[in-house]
Amino acid sequence: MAGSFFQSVYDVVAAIPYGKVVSYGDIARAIGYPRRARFVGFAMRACPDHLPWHRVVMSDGSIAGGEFALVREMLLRGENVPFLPDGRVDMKRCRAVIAPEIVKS
DNA sequence: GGACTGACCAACC
DNA sequence: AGGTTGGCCAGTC
Repeated sequence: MAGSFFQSVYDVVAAIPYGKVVSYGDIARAIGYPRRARFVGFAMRACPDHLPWHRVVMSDGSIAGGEFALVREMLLRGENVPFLPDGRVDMKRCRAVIAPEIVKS
């Protein structure tokens, strides 16, 4: 279903487990679009639903979203997500593995 | 209806 | 090792 690129993104984001995070590029690649990382963020900016968009960070662990970045960091800390002294998310330990069944063609 | 923009990422210099 | 550019597509003006 969901023939839209956005829909696939929402589906994956909504499936991110508690205490885990994924990067924009990871989602894009997981759904079969290696270069569409920009639109993954674009979909988040639209803030369509009550998705755990705070679990979506950059590939290096940095949090994007401008002013909302601080809010997202707090939410992640509230989910026991380990942070690095640099103020970035420790993706080394929190990188969620996206299952193929989550991505419904 | 056309053009610009945009929560990014990876490659290239 | 760090900075800049290209690329991609949907939404907004």
